[in-house]
Amino acid sequence: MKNQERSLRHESRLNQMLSRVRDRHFRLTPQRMAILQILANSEEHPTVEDIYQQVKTRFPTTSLATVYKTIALLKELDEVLELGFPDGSNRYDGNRPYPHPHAICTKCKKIMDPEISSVDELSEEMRQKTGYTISFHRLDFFGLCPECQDKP
Amino acid sequence: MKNQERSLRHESRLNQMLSRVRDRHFRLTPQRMAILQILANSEEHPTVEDIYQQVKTRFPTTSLATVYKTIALLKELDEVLELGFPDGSNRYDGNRPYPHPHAICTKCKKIMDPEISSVDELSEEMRQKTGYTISFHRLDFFGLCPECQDKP
DNA sequence: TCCTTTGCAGATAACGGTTATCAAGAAATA
DNA sequence: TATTTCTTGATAACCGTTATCTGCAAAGGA
Ligand SMILES: [Mn+2]
Ligand SMILES: [Mn+2]
Ligand SMILES: [Zn+2]
Ligand SMILES: [Zn+2]
Repeated sequence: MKNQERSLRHESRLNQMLSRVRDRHFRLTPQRMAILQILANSEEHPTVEDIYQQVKTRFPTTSLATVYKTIALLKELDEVLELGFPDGSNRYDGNRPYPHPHAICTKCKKIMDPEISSVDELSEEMRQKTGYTISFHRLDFFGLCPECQDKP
Repeated sequence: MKNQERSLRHESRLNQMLSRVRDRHFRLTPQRMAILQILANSEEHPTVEDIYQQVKTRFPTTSLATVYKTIALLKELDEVLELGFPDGSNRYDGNRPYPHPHAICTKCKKIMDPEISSVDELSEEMRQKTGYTISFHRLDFFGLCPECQDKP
C-alpha cells in the first residue's frame, strides 16, 4: 500500500535526522524534535511559516527564530533540501534531502516530487561541454496542477 | 568565426527588441535604447547593478529606477529572461529570452549558456506523469568554472 | 504654434522574508 | 553546587526590489 510505504519512509527519515543530530552532539530539545517530525512527515514542501504554525500547536511559546535556526542546523547536516525562490521565500523537503526535480503549481503553489528520469546524464554532459565541476543542480517545472486546471 | 556569429546574433536581438517596443508604441528614450543595447550585447547575464553602472557611463543622470522599469518592460514583451535567485538578486539574459539551462559558478558567480541537449523531453515526461500543464522550467547547474578550479 | 494629454525619468520611501544580535534560561560538565 | 556551553525567544537590521510621487518631455489635436 502506498500510504504504508510513505509512513515507513517518514519514520526512517526521522531516525536518520535524530542520529545525525545526536552524532554531532547537538541538543535534542522538544522544539527541535517537533520541527524534525514535521519535516520528516510532510510531503508538501512546507514554508517556514507552515512549520511555525504547526509547532505552535504543540509548543505555543515557540519563536519563529527557533524554526529558522533548526532549519539552518538541518541544512548543515544535509538533512533537508531547501528550495529558495526569487521572492525570498523558501520551501523545505525533509524526505528527499538531495537535489531532485519539482513540479510547482503557479496558482496554488503546491509543490510535488515527480518520479522522473534522472538528470545525472545532463549533469555529465554539462561537465564535459563546459568544463565546470558540477556539484549540484536545481530543476523546477512550472505549470498548473490538475486541481487548478479544473477551476478557472 | 565565432565572434562574428555572436555580433550578428546581438544585432538581430537588438532589432527584435526595438521592433517590439515600437509595435507596442512605447517610447524609445535614450536611456531605454542604452539599456536595450547592453542587454542585447552582453553574454554575461548582468545584474541590475551591472547594467546601471554601464548606462551611467553614457547617461550619468540615469536612475536605478529607470533600469528596473525598462527591464520590467522587456519582461512584459518577453524579450529578456530573468534569472531570480533566493538572495533576491537577479541576472538577465537578453540574447536567449526563453528558458534554457545555465551553468553557474558558485565562486565567481559567472553564468554561462551551455549548449546542451534539450530538456523538452523531460518536460513532456513531467506532463504525463504528474498531470501538470508545464508552461516553463528552470534548470541550473552549480559548480566551479574552469578558471576557479585552478586558483584555490 | 499653442495647448492638452499621456508617458517617462529621477528620487526616495516602503516592503518583507530572512539574518543578526542579545539577554535570559536550560542543559551538560565538573 | 558552581561553571561553562548551548538554546530559546524577542526584536532590530538587512537589502535588492517595488511602489509612489513630482517634474519634465514627447505625442496629438485644433
Ligand atoms: Mn521534493
Ligand atoms: Mn542564458
Ligand atoms: Zn494548483
Ligand atoms: Zn568561477
